[in-house]
Amino acid sequence: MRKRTAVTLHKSADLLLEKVEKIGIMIEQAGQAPVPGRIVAYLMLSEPPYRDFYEIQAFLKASKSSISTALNQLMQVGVVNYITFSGNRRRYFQINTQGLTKVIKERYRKGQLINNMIMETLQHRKNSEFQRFNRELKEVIDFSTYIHKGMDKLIADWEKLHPLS
Amino acid sequence: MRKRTAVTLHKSADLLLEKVEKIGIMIEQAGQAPVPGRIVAYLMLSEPPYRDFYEIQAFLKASKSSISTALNQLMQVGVVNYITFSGNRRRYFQINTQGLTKVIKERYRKGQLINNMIMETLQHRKNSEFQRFNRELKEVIDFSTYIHKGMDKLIADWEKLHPLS
DNA sequence: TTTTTAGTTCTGCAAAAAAAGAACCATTTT
DNA sequence: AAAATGGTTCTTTTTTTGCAGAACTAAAAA
Repeated sequence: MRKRTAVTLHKSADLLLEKVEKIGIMIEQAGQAPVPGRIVAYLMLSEPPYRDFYEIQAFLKASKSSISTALNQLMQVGVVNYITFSGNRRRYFQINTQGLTKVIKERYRKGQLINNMIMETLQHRKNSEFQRFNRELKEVIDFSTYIHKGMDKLIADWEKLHPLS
Repeated sequence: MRKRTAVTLHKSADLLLEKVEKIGIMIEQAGQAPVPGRIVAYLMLSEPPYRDFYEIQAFLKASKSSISTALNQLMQVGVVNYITFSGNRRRYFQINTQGLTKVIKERYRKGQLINNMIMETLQHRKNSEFQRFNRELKEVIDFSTYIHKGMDKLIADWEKLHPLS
């Protein structure tokens, strides 16, 4: 009986760790370093969805400095938050879903940068002999501009419908 | 007279180099290493818009190995291409605008990955005590799904209007 | 057949990024 | 007032990435 419980607990903690790794890698691929990625993954999956500094550190087996730096960075970006409970000095970190939504929006908006870049090149090439290439570049810009404008509208429409997010 | 021409030439090559650096940095920020970024920038700005291996190397003052590796990588990704001229053994590298458009599309589509990730976490949390957090995650997914679907439609509509790009 | 050309591939090094360690500091608790 | 807590900050170590150098290769030219 005791053994079985222990095994079960072990198995589920292990499973959680595996999931944290997996989701963590996805977050890495979105441009975060491993430790911040794992922190976000852990906070997303954890029950309860808030954890204090030492719980996070113990779960991820990372150093205090890494955890501290990562948490502060994530709070800076806006995807992590904390809550407190009175009579308790620790801060409980959690995912800030509003911040997450904002980050997703920003990511989409970044497409505009490529657009600007190609426009600059086309400006530079305006007297080029190679108008065929210029026309092709123009097409890329047209597509990219179309997408970008469409997306801004999508976001604006959403915001109209969902005022506070 | 000779001096002035030399100065003029020098100045314009210099200006080009400056622009290549600037555009190159923009491309770096989209996730490329410096040398590949500069190659793309150079091919975008260059007149003619195609250059052989040694021209690229000379312009960027990088090693053959860096240029070779970077060009192959860029061809792999699809943003660079080459053409040949008969009676000439060299390959002339150029921007593949179709490939570039495709890469831009793919980038936008990658938003879906975040979406999938959050869906997985929500699946994991389905029996959670903390339904408030689950609802918040659901909202993030709803937004992200909305954007993603909207974008797929934008792309599909564009493709209907522009069959071959 | 030898040499040249147009790259490629492998090894190593330097710079940058990520993480760890440890000293430190402000509150809080004892 | 002393010790403990909950971190932070600075320095060092480790890992990863990007690039260069040089030896190499397949095809073409001489």
